Amino acid sequence: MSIDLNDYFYFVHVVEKKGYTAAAKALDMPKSRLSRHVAQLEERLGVRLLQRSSRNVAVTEEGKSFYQHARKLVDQFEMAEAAMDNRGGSLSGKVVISCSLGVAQFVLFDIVTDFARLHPNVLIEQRVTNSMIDLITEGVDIAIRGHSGELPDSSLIQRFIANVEWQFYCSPGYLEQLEQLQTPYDLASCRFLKVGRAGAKEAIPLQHKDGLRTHQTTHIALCSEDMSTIRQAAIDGLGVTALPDYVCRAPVEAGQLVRVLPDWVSQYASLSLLMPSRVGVPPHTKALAEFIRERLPLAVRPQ
Amino acid sequence: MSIDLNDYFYFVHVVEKKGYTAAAKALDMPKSRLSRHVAQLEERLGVRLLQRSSRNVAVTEEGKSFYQHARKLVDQFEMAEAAMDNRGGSLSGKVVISCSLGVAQFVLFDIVTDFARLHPNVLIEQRVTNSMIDLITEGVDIAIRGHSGELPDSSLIQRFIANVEWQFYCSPGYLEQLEQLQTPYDLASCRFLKVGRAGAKEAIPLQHKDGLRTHQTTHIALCSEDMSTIRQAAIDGLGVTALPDYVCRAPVEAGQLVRVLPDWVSQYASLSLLMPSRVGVPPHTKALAEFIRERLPLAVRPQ
DNA sequence: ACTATACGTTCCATATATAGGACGCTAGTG
DNA sequence: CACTAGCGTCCTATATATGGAACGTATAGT
Repeated sequence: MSIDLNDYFYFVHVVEKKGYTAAAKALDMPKSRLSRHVAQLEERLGVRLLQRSSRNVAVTEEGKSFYQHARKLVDQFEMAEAAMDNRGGSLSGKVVISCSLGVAQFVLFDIVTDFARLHPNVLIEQRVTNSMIDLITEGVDIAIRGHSGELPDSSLIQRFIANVEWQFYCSPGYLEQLEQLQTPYDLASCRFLKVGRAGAKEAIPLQHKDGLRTHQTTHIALCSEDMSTIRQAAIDGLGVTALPDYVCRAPVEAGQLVRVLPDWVSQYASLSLLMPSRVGVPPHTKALAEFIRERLPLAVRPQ
Repeated sequence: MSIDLNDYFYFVHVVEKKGYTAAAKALDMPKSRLSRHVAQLEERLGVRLLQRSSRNVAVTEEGKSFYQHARKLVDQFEMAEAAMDNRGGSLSGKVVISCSLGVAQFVLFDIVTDFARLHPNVLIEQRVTNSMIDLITEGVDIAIRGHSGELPDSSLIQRFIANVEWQFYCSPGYLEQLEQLQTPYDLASCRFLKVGRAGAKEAIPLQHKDGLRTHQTTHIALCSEDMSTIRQAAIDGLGVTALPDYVCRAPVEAGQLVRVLPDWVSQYASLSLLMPSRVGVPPHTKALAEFIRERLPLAVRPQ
C-alpha cells in the first residue's frame, strides 16, 4: 500500500464536484481513475470517506474532516504552482474574464486594474454580462459567478471564494416617510427597487438570521440589471431595495443609505471562480485566478 | 506532461537530505525514482530547482523559493495523515522515544505526560541519554536531538523543530562579586559551570548577535551532563554558565538568575525530530511525532 | 408502474512507471 | 598522480496504472 499525494487532489475534486462523473469531466480524465484513487486512499487510511449510492456520493463525517486538510494541501499546491509561474519574467498573453455587472462595478474594478498594473504585458479582456453564458464556447478563461445556493453542475472547475448577503436598504429620508418597517410584512406598503427583471408585483424572498424563510409580495417601483442604478434610486429615496452588502457599504458610511430589517437578509449568496480546466492553463491565467482568489475576499468582506 | 503531487514530496526530501542517495535511503526507495521525479517537476515548472554536480546537489534560488511552498504542502500532508490516524478509536501500542537529559527535563516533561493522558493505551518508553545512539539498532521510533549547526547525515528522516540559544547566566549575588562582566574577556576571571564534560580549563565559544564569533578560555568550576545540576549551581552562586534559554526562563523570572553578556550567545543550536522512516509508521507513533512537532516549539519559544 | 438515464464500479488490453544495476563523473586520499 | 569511493543519471525487463467500454443499480420523469 503506497502513499500517493495525488489521491488528495482527486478526492478534493470529487468532493467539490459532488461526484466522480462531474469531477472527471472537470479534470478531463476518466472517472475510473478517480474511483480507483479514492478507493486506494480510503483503504490506506482505513476510513470510508465517501458514501456511494449508485446515484451519487455523500461525504461521510470522516470525509468532511479529511477534506478540510486535503483542501489546504491542494491550496498549497495551487499557490506553489502560481508562485513558480510568476517567477521573474513578466507574464504575457491574453486572458478573458467574465463577470456580472455588479461584480465588475463593485468587486473587480480595482482588482483587475491592480493586476493590469502589475503585469503590463497581460491583456485582460473583461466581458460583463448578467446572462449565464457557456464559458467553453465563448472562450472565457475565468468567470466570477454570484449564485445563491448551489451553482448548477457543469464541467468547469469551480472554487468558492466568498459569501455575500443581500441586505435591505433605503435612504434615511424614505425611511421617515414610512409608517414602520419592522417586519417583512411592512415591505408590502413600500415601493421596492429590484435588481434584475420583474413584473409590477414581486414576491421578495426573506431569510431571518436564525434561518426562517418567508416571502413578501410588494410593489416594484423600478427594476434594473444595473446595481448602481438601483443603488442611486435608493439613495434618491425612491424606495427600499435589496443589494449585496458590499455594494452599499460606502453609501451607508456616508449616511446616504441605512440598512433596514437588519435581522433579515433577502438571500445568502456566494461568489465562485470558474475555470474550464486546471490542466494546461497558461501561467498568466493562473496568475490572474490566484490574484482574484486572494484579493476578492478582502473586497467583499463584511463590515 | 502530467501533474504529480508526489513530485513535491520527493523534492522536499531531496532538499532536506541534501542529496538523492541520502533521501533514497531515508525514504527507502531507489534513487532513480527521485531523480526522475525531480527532473519531471523541473521540466513541468520550466525551472531548475537543483544544481547538480556529480558529487552533490545544490538548491538554486528558485529551488529555495519553491521549497518554502513545497514544505508547507508536505506539512499539510503530514498533518492530514496524523489527523486521520487519530480519528475516533483510541490509539494503542508502544513507542520508544529517545532524547537528552536536558530535553527530557525541560522540554518534553509535560509534552509526554500530556500525550500519555490523551492516549492512555499508548505505552511511551522514554530513553534518556546524552550519547549519540543508533536509532535503528536500538529500536528507537522517535528521537529529539539538539545540535549546533548541521545534524550529521544519516538514513533517518529529520525534521527541524525549533531554534535554541545557549545564553549566559549567573545568580545576582555572584554578579555582584565580579568586578565586571561586559565583554567575553571578562569570562576569564569567572568560575564557569559547564554542561557536558570538560577539563579544568576550557575555551568557551561565543557568538555576538551580529554574527561575530570568538572564544574565551576560562576556569571550569563544575561540569555535569545534567543541566538542572548546573542550573542549581548557578542559582547557588557558584559561577557563570551557558544554558539553553528555555532552561533558565523560570529562574530568571523568579529573580534567581540573571542573563549576562546579553548581546552574546554561546551557541545557536537547533532541536530536530528524527524518525527511522516515514513509511509503515504505526498511527500511535505518527501521532506522538505530530504532537511533539506541534507542542515543542511552544515549550521552547523565546521570551 | 415503467423506462430511460445517469451514476459509480469493474474489467482487461495497453501504456507507463518502476527497480536495480551499469555508467560516467569528480572530490578526496595516499 | 593514480586510485577509490560515492555521487546523480541512464538503461531495460518487469510490474503497475491507465483508459474506455461494459455492467449493475437506483433515480426521475412519464
